[in-house]
Amino acid sequence: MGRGRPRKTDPEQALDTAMKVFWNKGFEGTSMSDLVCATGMAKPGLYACFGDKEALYKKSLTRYFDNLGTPLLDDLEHSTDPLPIVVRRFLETVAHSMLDESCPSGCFVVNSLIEGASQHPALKAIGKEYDQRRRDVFSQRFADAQKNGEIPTQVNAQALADFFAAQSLALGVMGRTGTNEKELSNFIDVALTALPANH
Amino acid sequence: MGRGRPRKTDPEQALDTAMKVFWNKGFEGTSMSDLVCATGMAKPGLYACFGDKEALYKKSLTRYFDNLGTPLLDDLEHSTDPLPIVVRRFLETVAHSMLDESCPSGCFVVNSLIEGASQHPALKAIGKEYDQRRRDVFSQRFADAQKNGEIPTQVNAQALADFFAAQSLALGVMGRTGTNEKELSNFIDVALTALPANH
DNA sequence: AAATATATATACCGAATGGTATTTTATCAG
DNA sequence: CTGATAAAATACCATTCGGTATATATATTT
Repeated sequence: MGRGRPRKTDPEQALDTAMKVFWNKGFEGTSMSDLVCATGMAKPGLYACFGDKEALYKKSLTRYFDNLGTPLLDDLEHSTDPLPIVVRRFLETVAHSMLDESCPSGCFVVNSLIEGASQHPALKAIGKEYDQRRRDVFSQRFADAQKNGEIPTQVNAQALADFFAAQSLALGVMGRTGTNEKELSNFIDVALTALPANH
Repeated sequence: MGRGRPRKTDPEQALDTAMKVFWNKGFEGTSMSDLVCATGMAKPGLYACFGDKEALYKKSLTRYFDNLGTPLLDDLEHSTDPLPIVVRRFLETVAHSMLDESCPSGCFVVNSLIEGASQHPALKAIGKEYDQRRRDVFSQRFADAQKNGEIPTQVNAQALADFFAAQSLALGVMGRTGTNEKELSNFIDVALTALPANH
């Protein structure tokens, strides 16, 4: 086993905790003291494990996306379900995560895009990377759908993909302000009427 | 005229400037020193004119909404144009304000909702008030439209109104991340396909 | 010109910030 | 038991924060 004094807190668990704090309170709104209290790790321990505050924020956002974003995008990319089914599942999963009782703080990526836009180019950059990844998967899936005849050839598949990708931005803001489940559900129902069926 | 030493800076102009700084950098991201530099007013002058930082932020957000939000909602409420025309105009005006070169910082209300959600209940409250006002006007306009036969009786007018009101949230996030004019335009085109015509 | 009123400029305050150096404690290897 | 190692705990640092007290400058009023 290790040679020195044993860890009081598992770093992976500390990162999960830090993620929720940053997610909820933002970068500027979170102090290192907040993180010390929440994680149980002492301040020098945090710096030794994760680097400075910005590095810890980046790792938190990456953890968030690995947990929630990547599985969502994998399903969107690889599921053989019909397009309306898979798009609905995507939006409903996003909406469901907005109601997560353990951290009802909207979408961490959206929060990062908003807060990092002006002052923290590094944070904006990583947020935009994840935002772009989502958009790319939507674009690819909708282009395939048009080739497969799931949507009519005369519609602009790229615009349609961008539209549905952007709906998760609206859901993110709504989730942050406490919109309830029924309203989120209605929102998704209306959004899906913009998806043209091929018949 | 006034009795003492004349003002170096017009408070109204200072408020306009402070609004743009808060809009761009957020509440936590803006220091009083930033505001001193931007407005040209000395720090005690800012406190004498506007109160503390939170009061100045509130006045800035109010100024923003009076300038941009209120005229938009007035048009939505009172215009006799057909519903698709007036909804399109609403969204296009929002999109246009996202491209404003003087302050391309998204929507100040959306930014406030995101940032204020966790730490600053007072800021969240005023943001939600404006958000609610927008939703109320949409609801009323769509309810009227359904009575007037502009939209079919069998659709859920309330859900439709909430959906279009929420599209400005998505536009706000897109505007903050630098989405270009063509993408915003395509987004609006797709969104409007969710508005059922009555024929 | 003297007194008054109002705004500016400067200096300052305690508290909190991000970050680090130092000391103490707990484990394992010999 | 002893010495080495690694983490924890504490104290500390310079800077910046929001906010204010004090002093100075510029105008009007009498």
